[in-house]
Amino acid sequence: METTTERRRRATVKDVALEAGVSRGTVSRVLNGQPYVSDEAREAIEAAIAKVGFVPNRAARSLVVQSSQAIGLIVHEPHSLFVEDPNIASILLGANAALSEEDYQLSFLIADTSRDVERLARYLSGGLIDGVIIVSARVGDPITRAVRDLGLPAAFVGHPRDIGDAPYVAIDNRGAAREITRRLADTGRTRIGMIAAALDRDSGADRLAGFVDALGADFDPQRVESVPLYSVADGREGMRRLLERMPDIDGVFASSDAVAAGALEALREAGRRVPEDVGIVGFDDSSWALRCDPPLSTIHQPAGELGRAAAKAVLAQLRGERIEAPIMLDCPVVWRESA
Amino acid sequence: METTTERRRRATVKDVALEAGVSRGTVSRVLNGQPYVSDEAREAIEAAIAKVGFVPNRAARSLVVQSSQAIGLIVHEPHSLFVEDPNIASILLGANAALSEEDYQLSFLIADTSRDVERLARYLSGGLIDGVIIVSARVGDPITRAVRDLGLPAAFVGHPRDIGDAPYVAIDNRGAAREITRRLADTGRTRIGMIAAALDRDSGADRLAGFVDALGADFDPQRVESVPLYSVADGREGMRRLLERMPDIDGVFASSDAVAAGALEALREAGRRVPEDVGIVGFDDSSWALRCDPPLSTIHQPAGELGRAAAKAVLAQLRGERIEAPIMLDCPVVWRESA
DNA sequence: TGGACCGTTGTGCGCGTTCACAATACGATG
DNA sequence: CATCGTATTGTGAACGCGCACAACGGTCCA
Repeated sequence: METTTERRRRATVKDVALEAGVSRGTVSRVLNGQPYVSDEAREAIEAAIAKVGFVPNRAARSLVVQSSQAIGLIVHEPHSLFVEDPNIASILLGANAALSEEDYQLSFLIADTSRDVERLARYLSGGLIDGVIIVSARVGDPITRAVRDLGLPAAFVGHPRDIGDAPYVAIDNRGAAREITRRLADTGRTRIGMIAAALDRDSGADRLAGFVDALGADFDPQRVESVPLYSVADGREGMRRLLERMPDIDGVFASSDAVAAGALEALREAGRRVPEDVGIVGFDDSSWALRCDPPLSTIHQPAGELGRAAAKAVLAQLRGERIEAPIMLDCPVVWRESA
Repeated sequence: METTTERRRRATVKDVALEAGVSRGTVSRVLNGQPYVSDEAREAIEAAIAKVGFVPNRAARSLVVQSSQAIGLIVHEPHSLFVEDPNIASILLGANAALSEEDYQLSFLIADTSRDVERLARYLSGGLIDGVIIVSARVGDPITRAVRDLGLPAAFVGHPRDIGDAPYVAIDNRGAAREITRRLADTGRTRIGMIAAALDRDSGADRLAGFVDALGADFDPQRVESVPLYSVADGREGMRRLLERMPDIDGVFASSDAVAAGALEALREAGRRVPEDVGIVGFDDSSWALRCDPPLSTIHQPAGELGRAAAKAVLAQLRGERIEAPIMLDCPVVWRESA
């Protein structure tokens, strides 16, 4: 008795065929919903399947049809951020919903360490994944390269500059940033600064560009404090530095809600009232926005829809369709109390 | 030109063998690090692999070895909660780290709708997954049943009562709840209530049991307000009801940090100061704890370690080891400012 | 009665691996 | 020189499935 698992041999098509008194071919036909099967045979086979508890072996099926009915969602993100960012979970759920409708399985692949990246590349080339959705890739991301080399159908959430003509779904970060900054100005703020996070991402860079657009001639690099991540800690740090340089600041555009949450803490430390002394706006409309005190004015990012659209783009490619245009989604301003 | 993808034919073992001037068997041997292959042959094969860009086809490999080097992490959770709960992300990352060390791929499977559950069961029985980690299962969960029927190696995070002798990793929810409630009493609070969420989970039920333990003879069902989910919204609602019933309340044990965050909002609405008028403690030490104002006193739940330990338990089973005892992890009290 | 046609069914092959076994070469030992 | 063992290699089979093709029985029309 060495093995604890007595896992009985799995039933195969052959077993079903034997049980139903037909051939493997016929069983295969009912399995795949093909025509040319008599009602009699179909019923016998269905009964046999139930009786022997047959479940098709996906590996075998994959081997012959060269596909697996599973698509991967790749997030290449450091630990901390991943845990803090509620957008990712929403994207995940949106993608899952869309795939589920077409009976595809979502497999969530996370790349944390560089070792992960390597293993992931191997995994992807193993043929167990038909396509991928890539979230939050940076320019020069090794995963982007691996996916391209493999010729794997892919869709990006966001738009790193180096993905060539690969389909992507995104929002107009620049336009939205411009709009929300303008409204900050329109409500009377005159000394407006920005905490610009993640400039190595397209989203981060575009939000900064929108800020610059909005200020026009008034723009001055001194107004911008750059930090590496969309995180609370970086937001706090960025705000502290900004306060030092612009003690008379009366408006802040934080490039994400998490950053804004951190900035809010720094402002409180410094004894500034929000929104009376300083108005602040965020970006994402994530759960942070409502969690802050006061609730953040922000840009609504349709995270679930982004995931959903990306999934559909991958599915479309699998059907052989070609996707030319990027898919742009709306992201309205949500006006609350922080500015 | 019907197909857009010109995806060149993948190189196979045969191609490598041809290129290196050896047989498939020898190639397979170097691939799997087996002995009895000459240095000469090994070098030629390695060169050939690099040259033709060979990557083993996992489906084919799975078919013959009956395993896939992938293990699933299943979360059966409604939308909203999933997004709000930072513990899940930490568990995920912990599990990923442990699996990564043994070169296993983590596949995150989410079951949202009942249709998902059904598809998931099919997927699991498809043989593309060698084992599963199950998070936040309820008693009577159909996924638990499916996994047991399949005889799939599994490890649970938490301890639903109906998993038989399946291995699980958990913390002592009851003991921790008892301890933190006692300290609430020890700091002078006398009219202590509890917002008990998720009583259909072992964790929820155990936390309530710990509360009852701590109060001893003082316990009275009137002190407990039960809500369905570990969510902010339910916390708010529960606190409102509790305030109505115990207007003189001066201490609250919320059964999770998210619940505490909601309770905090309700207390603020009602004009109670924390911790002066009412002391409140949570459970989890999730990112909510520090995000609240004031920061929450709570129980530190080692989420990453839970994931890591569960992964190791699955791996051990795959090696044929038997896991008898449940794996219990420490969860110290973290004393902050909310009580 | 012969052939064409249609719905239905069975059979062999191949997908890309691994594994067990047989086969070879070579040196050491009797 | 025959024999044995050891290191290395090649060769079929098998994993479970889908697909192409051939084959069958029947109906219909000429």
